[in-house]
Order: sequence, then structure tokens, then C-alpha cells
Amino acid sequence: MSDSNYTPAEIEPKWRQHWLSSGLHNARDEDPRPKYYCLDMFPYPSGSGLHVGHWRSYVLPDCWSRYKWLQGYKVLHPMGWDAFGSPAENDAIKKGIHPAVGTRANVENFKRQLQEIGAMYDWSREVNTTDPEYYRWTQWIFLQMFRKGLAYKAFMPINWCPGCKTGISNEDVVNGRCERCGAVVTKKEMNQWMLRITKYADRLLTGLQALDWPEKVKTMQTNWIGKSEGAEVTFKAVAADRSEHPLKIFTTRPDTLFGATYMVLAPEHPLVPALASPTQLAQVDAYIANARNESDIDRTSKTEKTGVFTGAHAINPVNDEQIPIWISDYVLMGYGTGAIMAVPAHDERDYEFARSFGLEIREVISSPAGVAQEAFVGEGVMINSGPFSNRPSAQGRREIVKWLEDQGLGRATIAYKLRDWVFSRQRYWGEPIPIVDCSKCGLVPVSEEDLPVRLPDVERYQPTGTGDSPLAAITDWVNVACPKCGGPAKRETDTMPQWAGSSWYFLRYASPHAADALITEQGKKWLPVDLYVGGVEHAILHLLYARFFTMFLFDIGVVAFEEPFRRLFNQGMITHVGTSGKAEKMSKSKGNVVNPDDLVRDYGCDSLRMYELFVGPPELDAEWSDKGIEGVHRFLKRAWHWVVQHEGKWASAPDRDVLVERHLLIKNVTERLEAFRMNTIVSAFMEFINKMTSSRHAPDRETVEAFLVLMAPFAPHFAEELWQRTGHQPTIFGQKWPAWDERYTTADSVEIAVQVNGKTRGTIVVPSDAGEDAVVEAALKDAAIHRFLDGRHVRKRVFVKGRILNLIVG
RNA sequence: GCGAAAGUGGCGGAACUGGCAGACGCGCUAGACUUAGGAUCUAGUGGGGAAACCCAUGAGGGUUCGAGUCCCUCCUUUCGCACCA
Repeated sequence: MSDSNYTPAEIEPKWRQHWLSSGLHNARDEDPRPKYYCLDMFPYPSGSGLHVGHWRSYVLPDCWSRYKWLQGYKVLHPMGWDAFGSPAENDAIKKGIHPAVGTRANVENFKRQLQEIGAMYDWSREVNTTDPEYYRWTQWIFLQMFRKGLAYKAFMPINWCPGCKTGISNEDVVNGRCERCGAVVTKKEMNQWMLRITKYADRLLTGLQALDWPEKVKTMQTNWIGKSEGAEVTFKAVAADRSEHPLKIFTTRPDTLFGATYMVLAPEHPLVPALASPTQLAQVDAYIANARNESDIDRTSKTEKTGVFTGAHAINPVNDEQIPIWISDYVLMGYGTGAIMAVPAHDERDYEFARSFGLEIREVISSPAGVAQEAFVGEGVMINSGPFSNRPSAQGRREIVKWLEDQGLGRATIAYKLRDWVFSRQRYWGEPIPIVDCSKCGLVPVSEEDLPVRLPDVERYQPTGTGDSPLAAITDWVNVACPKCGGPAKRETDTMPQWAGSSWYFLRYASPHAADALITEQGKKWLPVDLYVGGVEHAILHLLYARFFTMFLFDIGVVAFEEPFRRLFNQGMITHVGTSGKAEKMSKSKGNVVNPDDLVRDYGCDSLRMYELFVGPPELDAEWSDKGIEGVHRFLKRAWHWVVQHEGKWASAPDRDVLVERHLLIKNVTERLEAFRMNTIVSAFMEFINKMTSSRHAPDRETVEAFLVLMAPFAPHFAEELWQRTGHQPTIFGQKWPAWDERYTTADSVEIAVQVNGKTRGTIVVPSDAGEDAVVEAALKDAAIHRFLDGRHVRKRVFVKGRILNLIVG
């Protein structure tokens, strides 16, 4: 009979339609069960569609959501679109397709493909960052930050991407290149909107501790925030013209203060013009001009330190010593105070610089090998340090800071690597920044009732490259009455970065249609996110920004928690051999993309789902194998036949062996799900079916039902169809996750390995509960084992119940 | 350079707190059924050896009755960080 065959092409669309129309996956606010919020990182809907690598990231959380569902939670598992961004804008430039139009088409395609996964997304909660009803709240958040002084405009040198022709944030720069387009990032002085994320540095750091996140991600964020405890010390700088200027430096080693033999300012340091002596001015100017034009890559890839003497000197507050002030690009303006005291004896960089320029190296921490060859950066006993000599450096550090504080020359302080977030983009396809610049009132926020500030249509989407956004050319949009005084004013024409919309989208899913609030009281009950699944590539950018936004929204009372994502799981990517000949991340340009649509057509969605899980441990990268899917497809066919074949002919009572297999399967699947070891769960299912199909016992109904419920998160269509065929009403997702009974998870008898002097010489089958004496007795009777004893005396025996017996002889 | 993770058959990968290494799957080899099969089923499949056995988890040591697993020294790969004072 044809309908006894496994035909995914028929059953899968049918059940998807059924689930969709019955609203099975919709999260209901009024549902009394406990909530579980499982979130996938929402995609950028690119024109090339999903490949099997994307699939992997969506299958895992879907599987987990369905498991939680069967465990009795009301599950929120939403999906949406991070749809602002340059590819849509580039299409607009190239093909003349309006970004909104192109984005809409891409979303349609993505949505179709995602639905083919059979994922239980609640499409009634779909969000799109480019929807004005969505971005009005992105703008609203910006306004709240503006009111609290967290959004400010500043003229300063920032990272400029010549590829994207826009300013970008520090986080957007990866190894000196633009995270988005790969161009080498340069510097540009611009008037920029900034977000004061540094105000949250300490909370962003300490908040990490309680999170159930991969250590790797926590470490990356910790490094990014880069907290250092130290001291700020004020030196007196004396210019060549005898003018005096306080010069503040930051150091983590105030205990080495007596070893400071020169000072270094960053080329951008504001004191440089005042300090440079006339004789040195030309050299100083040349050095600064050069530094300004250099990219970070140029700057950090130098083999030797460079620098120039200013002609000025500084007075060391601890010993009144006069030391030269230099300028070098190894000191960064953005960190600490942009100036350092150089202690070459105890700092590798200072050591290198001192060597290059013949500056004094003075040892002030006693080091075993001296400092003739290299800097000593460890702790030790202080020497050559006046009244502070002969102390351990850690103690001296505290005493010197105390002394500086008493003298009003310094204080203990903390420095962070984290910088404020450059939030302006000179691009079209983003959220307009809702600020109006009035010549009379200054920067005035658009009033909240006037949100959203809609993105107007333009004719030219090209980034201008001049530092102005394409919006600047739309004069009838730009010119507006000041919200405060009604006088003539201009709109801000920069847009927000793509990270803006993704920094809070997880909140909007909880009440996506609320018109008068970012989130409703009812919606708040879904939050925070219980499990967040996505790639490790967002370890810093998105995850740091989202935490910052959430903390801010907590501070102004919008949400009741500071950390949005309790648990984070980074799944590995799929690699595949492409034109380069080696396995790489899938991408169109590498020619190694595998399209899931073909696989769904040939094998069915459930086969692809299970293969995506079977391919390897979810947290590791996995190489795609075109043949691999056939294994799970065969398994599904065999499992299908096993169920259909026994339908209506169930064993009236379970055979003991079948019972054990059932309980073992429940235990294995459940425990391995909890540990996110989905790949071994698929193996467990295969083993189960292998045993069942080779068993002479027919299964009982309860065993088959348990099998189907366990399979439901993995192969939902398969499970739902067979659920119905075995005489149930849909849906199987109304069932309860089965429980196992430890009494039935051990077989009656067990095979034990018998070793002689540590080498396995045979196996014997004994009752599971057999004790040492019984096993030894059985082993000695076994001919194969007996041979190895060779008549020698058993001197010692090691017995592990149910596992092994080791006989030591001779 | 610093830090983290990893290294197991032809391939992807199993192996719970030290206990029969290679589960499960791909591939491969035979055979069965077939007009045919890239369908399905059965058997086999780490290496060496005729066999008894021996050798095998990146390399080398160590601890232990017993090590893929623990300890030490290296090697390789991947990923972070990298003038942050």
C-alpha cells in the first residue's frame, strides 16, 4: 500500500499547514503554564537566502523549544528581521530597487525557508527593525538616553570606514578592518552622536559573573571592557618657554614611580602644542601629521617604536627630578589620560622605546636577572625609591598612592578600555536620529508624539563620503520647525547603526503590537530571555550593546531586570569545501553553499533537521557531508516501517527487553537534551530502532507512543503523522514528555570484561547484580580465561560491578 | 608573545565521575532480491599476522591492577587578545 511508505513530501506540508492554521506555535499571554522564552538571533534577510549552515542555528533552538513545550511550558519562540543595513542599500544603489522593496522580497524568501524547517515560530509576533512602528521605539529609547545625558554629540577623531563611507564604532573595527566590509579603517574628525556606554562599564563587567554563558564570550567581553586598577598622578610639565602645565598620567604601577625616566604623550594629546619647543616644532608637527593619517594597522604593525622629543620636561612629584617629555604613537589618546610616565626598567614597551632613543633605564624593583637585557615586569622588592625602598612592591604601591593623595598629586583610579559608542552613520538605510538642530535652542529632541521620524524617500542612496548622510540632500525633510521655539531648524541627517534595532528587539516580541508602550505589563511576564542561541560572532558587538540597552531600560523602569539573556548558547557553524579546496564557512563568494531547498525536496525537512543535529556536537563547527543525510533518512524510513508494521498489533504487555530499551531511550534522550548533546541523541534513536527491528518481540503501544513523543522535537512532522496513524487526535505536542523509571534502565544480565594482568582476555555474561565472588567463579570456569591464568596464583583481583574484573596473577 | 579550545579508523564522530577504544552514521567489500539499481536486505569493515597473538586515541615520559580520560615535557590546528601604560 502506498500510504504505508514514508513520504515526507506529502506529510510535511500538510502538518505545517495544520500547525500554522491552528495557531499551535503562538505564545498566549493568558496561558497559565510557566513561561519559557527561547530566542534565536534574528537574521539579516540577505538576498541569497538560507543555506544549510543557517539551518543548523535554527534547528537547535526549535528542537529545544519543542522539548520545553512537551515538558509543559508555554513557550515563546519568535522570529523577526534585522533588516536595516548596507546590503539592501547597496542593491538600491546598483539596481535602483528601493531598500524597503528589496528587503520585503528577501523577508518573504527567508520566511518561506524558515517555515520549511518546520520551526515553531510564533509568526504573530514577527518584528522588523525597518518597520516605522518598530523603529519609533528605537528612536524613543534614543530620546530617553538623550534626556539622561547618555546620548551626546561630540567632535572628535573616530574610526572611518572608507568602504562603507561612514563613521563606525570601535566595536565595528576588527583587527583594524571594518567588520562589515573588510576595508582598512582610517581616522576622521567628525561631529558624531555618541552613547555613553562607558558609564555602564562596571555594571557590564560585574553583570557577566552571574550569567550562564560560554566562558569564552564572558572572557571576550571582559577583555573588551578592559578594567585596570591604578592611579592617576599629576606631573608638572614645563614647556621650553617656562610655562607650567599640570600633566596627568595613568599608571597601574605607581610603585615604579621612582623609575620614571621620561614621559610620553599621545600624538593627539591636547597639551602637545603648548609644550613643543620652537626648535622641535617642525619635527613634532610632522610626527603628528603622520600619525593622524595612519590606520591602526599601520600604527600597530611597526617593527620599531617611533617618537619625537617635545623639548619640554616634566617634574616627577616624588623626587622632583626633571625628565624629558616625548611624543609617541605607542601611547593612545583614548585610554587613561593619553599620557604616561615611562618606566623602561619595568615595562616592555617603555624598555623598547628607551633602547631606541638612548633613554635611561633605572631599576626600581629588584629583579633576579637585572634589567640589562629586558624589562622586569613582575612584583618584587622596591629599590632606589627614596623613603619607599625595601618594601614589597604591592605594599609600596598602596603607600605611594596614599602619599600622592595626601599631597593632592594623585589618586587611586580605574581605567577602562571600553570607549563610548559612536552611534552616527552617514548612510541612508537606518533609523533617523530624532533630533533637531535649532540655531537658537541647540539640539532639541523631537517630541515623543511625533515619533516615528520616518525615513524619507531619496533619489540617491549613495553614501556621499563627505561626512554627510544622503538624507542631507532632502531639504524639505531636513528643514523643519524647532519643536521648542518653532523657529527654523534642521533635522539630524545621520542615521543609527544597524546595531540599534537589534539591541532591544527581544523585548518587543513580548508585546509586538503595543501602540502606546515599548512593552506592556502583560508582555513583561515573558521576560527575560531564558535561552539565547546564536553564533559566537556576536560575542562583543550585539551582546554588549543589547546588555547596555537593557541596563538603561532597567534604570528608567521599562524592564525589571538588568541582564536580558540568562543563558547563551553558541552553536558552531557549518563548513564546506568550496573553490579554495579547503573547508570554510559557507558563503556565496566561496562557492561552497549548500541549498537546503533541494535537500528538503529530496529527503524531507525532518531528515535534514535530524542530520543537522547528527553532524556533530552543536557547539563545534562541523563539516558538511553531502552523503551524510542519507543515513538519517534511512533511519526515518526504518523507524516509520517499524511503527506502521505493528500498528494495531501491539503486544499486550511489554517484553522485559523492550521495556528496558524504552526506559533507556527516555533517559538517554532527556539527559542528553539537557546537556545539548543532540548528535548523540540521534545515535540513541538509531540504536533503539536497530534493536527493535532485530528483536523478535513486537512492541507494546506505550513503547511506540513514548518513542514518537521523544522524536517529536527532532522530526516533528514524522512524529505528528505517526501519532495520528496510531489512532490519536492531533496534536502530539499536547502530550507530556515521558519519564523513565530507573528500575527499568538496566537489563537482567550484563556482559563483563575479564582481564588478566590488565589485558582483556574474554567476556562473560552474568546477572546484572552479580557480586564479586560470583563473577570470579564464573570467570575461572571460562575456558578462554582459564588458559591465561596458566595455573598461576591469583594474587589480587579488582572488580567493578557490571563493568570489569581484573585478575592479577604471578 | 599571552589566553582558551581541540588533536581518536578512509571520513563525521562515540566513550557517563579512569574500567572491553572506535557506539551511531557515511564510505567501502562481499552476498541476496532484482530487467536494472544510485532502492532494499544480510554479513564484514582500525592496523599487522596463516594463527595464537601483537600494535593502536598528535609525540615522549609518569601515576595506576587498569589511561583517549589524571600529571609532566613537547608538537600541530583553530579561535580569542595583542602597544590599553
